[in-house]
Amino acid sequence: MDDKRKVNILAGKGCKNTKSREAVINVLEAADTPVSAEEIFVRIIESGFSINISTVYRTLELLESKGLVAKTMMKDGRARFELVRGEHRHHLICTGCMKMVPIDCPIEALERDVGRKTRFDITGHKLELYGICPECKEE
Amino acid sequence: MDDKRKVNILAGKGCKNTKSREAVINVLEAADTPVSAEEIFVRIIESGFSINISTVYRTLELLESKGLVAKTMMKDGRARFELVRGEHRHHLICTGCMKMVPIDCPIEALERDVGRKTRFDITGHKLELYGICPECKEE
DNA sequence: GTAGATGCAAATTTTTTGCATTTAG
DNA sequence: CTAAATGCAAAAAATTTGCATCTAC
Repeated sequence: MDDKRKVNILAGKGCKNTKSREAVINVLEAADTPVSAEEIFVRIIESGFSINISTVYRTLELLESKGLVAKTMMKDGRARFELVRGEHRHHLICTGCMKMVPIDCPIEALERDVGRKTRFDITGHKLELYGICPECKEE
Repeated sequence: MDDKRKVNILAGKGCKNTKSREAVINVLEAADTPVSAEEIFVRIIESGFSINISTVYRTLELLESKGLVAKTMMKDGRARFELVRGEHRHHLICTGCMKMVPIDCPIEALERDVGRKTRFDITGHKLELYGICPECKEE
């Protein structure tokens, strides 16, 4: 079980294994695109659990600090969160409705090159394409 | 003069040519990496001009809606703005201090491919690498 | 003269924090 | 039992908005 694994990673890092954290991780596991803190909160409440929005934020912050979750800021001013899985993901984002579609990453090679030129230690990258999705096109 | 051109584009779209807008455009012209609304505001004030922060936001919103400015959200929760120039720019961003270094774009070809697969109308993309800059490495 | 732009203050929205209380290990 | 986690309410920070006033055209 993947969520079990995540919880164990937390335990291994001196973090307690609570129902709230399990609930947040479950939502992240079930989501196939990045979700906002509010969305996570609502999905947990809808599943019959009780949780506070600040617990959601604190859990996400913890998971990000442990490298288990990636945070991205969107143009609408809200952050989105996604589990860091084996291979990372990039997204095609509809500028009409913010819907996200996963796409493959084409730019592993570039990192080494840029790192050499700029003397940065490259730790990651983000690639996003923007466009109008078929549904928004019809409107 | 480039800023003159921008102002004229505004005029051509039924927008008035004011000192505030000129000041915002001047700051954007002078910046070689994306800047926050607050930074724009401060630079205008420091240059001896008087302007209100909401005028800065309104001007940026206007410029973005006319396609003259690109807005990007950063992980620190603040948006950054940059003039849309002939060729677009991508950035290498230090996760320590948020410093940005321009890099070339390697992914024009990808857009067509993704567009065909997803039936989105691709309107643009964003590529960012993250890392630790030489200065932050020393600390 | 008039539509559009600005300043100001207040409202919104998202995220963070302090502190008293609860709970996992 | 104790450090860590949570809930709640309040604070912060970025951005937006309503409205009276001002200004470019």
